[in-house]
Amino acid sequence: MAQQLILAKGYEQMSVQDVLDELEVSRGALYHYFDSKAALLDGVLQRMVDAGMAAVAPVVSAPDLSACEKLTHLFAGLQQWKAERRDLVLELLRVWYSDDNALVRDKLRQGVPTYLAPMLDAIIAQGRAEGVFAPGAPDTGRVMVGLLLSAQDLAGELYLARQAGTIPFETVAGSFAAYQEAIERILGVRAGSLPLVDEATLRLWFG
Amino acid sequence: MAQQLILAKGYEQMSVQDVLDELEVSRGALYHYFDSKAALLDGVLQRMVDAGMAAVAPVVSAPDLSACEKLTHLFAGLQQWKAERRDLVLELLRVWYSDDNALVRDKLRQGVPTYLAPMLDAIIAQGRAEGVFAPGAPDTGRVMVGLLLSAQDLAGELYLARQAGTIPFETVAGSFAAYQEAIERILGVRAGSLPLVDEATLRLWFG
DNA sequence: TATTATCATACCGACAGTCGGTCGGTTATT
DNA sequence: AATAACCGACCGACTGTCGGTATGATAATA
Repeated sequence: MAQQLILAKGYEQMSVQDVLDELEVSRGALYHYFDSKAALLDGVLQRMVDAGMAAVAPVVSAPDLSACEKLTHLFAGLQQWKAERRDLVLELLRVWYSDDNALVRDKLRQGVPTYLAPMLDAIIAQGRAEGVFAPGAPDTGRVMVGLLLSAQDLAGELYLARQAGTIPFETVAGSFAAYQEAIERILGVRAGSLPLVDEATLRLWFG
Repeated sequence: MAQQLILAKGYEQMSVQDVLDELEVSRGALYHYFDSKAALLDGVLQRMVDAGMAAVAPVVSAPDLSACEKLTHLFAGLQQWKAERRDLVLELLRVWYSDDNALVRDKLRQGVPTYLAPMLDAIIAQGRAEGVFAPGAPDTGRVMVGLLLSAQDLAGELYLARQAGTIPFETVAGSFAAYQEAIERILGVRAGSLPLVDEATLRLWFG
């Protein structure tokens, strides 16, 4: 699929001709189905978002999990997914954060909250009903998505800095601790009760 | 300057020829000073960041302001700046959030934390020393920048949705309230003590 | 039913037009 | 004289277009 190409070369560097060669279709055929290169990107991103949503949905709607457990599962699930594909993720890292991929990142940054915020809102509402989370604004889900995306950005930055040897492991741990602390305080739970990243995962990437 | 052109047309839509025509310089002259179109963008963004930094710095280092006052001034200052340039901001809004400007947004999103996070860290440290903010991780500044950028994204979205008439004023107010609540909880201050946007400003843009 | 005409859809690839960037040459400055 | 500043014709690469063809379904006709 074109998905692989975008991930392999970065959106801007990927020419339409590359796609044609890879898929072995003619120029006319592709432009028959997609109005433009950008429309092709939209299609690919829609697939990505749908896949992510499908992966996350079961955890959110699990009837026998507490809100705390759901959040922990969510965080752990994301990290497990990446850990299992470590080589792929590392290869992607370089192109994903390149200038040639800014539009892709940007579109995801706008698309992710649309489906993730309502899910988090549901979990937060459940936690408040359980009396575990402190009461508060109903739109806290969006705030948390913002925090998670911000943490994700930082993770990429820190990984590169750590590889370059410009920062010690402790700096990385401290940065993630700040995010964890923020999330816990926003939800009003005890410090340390919502582990964002476990020590092992941290060591895996930043050790 | 090229700054106006980027803001007027969006980075991708702005051709190098446009810049040449506007500045009345030759192609050779421009490429004598800038390695590429992207380097030109970097130069413009550096100017932007420097200007923002210079505007914010005095508030942060003011010796006779409490941490709370500094944060309030910061928030209010940003909003005042935009309110005074309302027409300009509105004109910019359309092109700023266009796909042709994704790289610009992205680069700023990466550049802003670099200088803003340390400033916020300083304010937060001061607040903790004053005993007003709760103790916590030393890297909280970065977390707050993430929240503020996220809020900024949301503001743009909400403005467009409000113009389209798809959401009522109360939804907007609720969204911002969630961000304010989050910031207050992260810093450990009383609810309502760190107003993010005042009612008048909210009415100005979303009324 | 058998045959032809008509039309829409899927698809092809040469081509146009635009863009970012280069390079040999010219002018100004020290 | 030597270096920096500057010029603009030109290059290769790119996206999107457009006239045309193949195919199959449907309708009209004998």
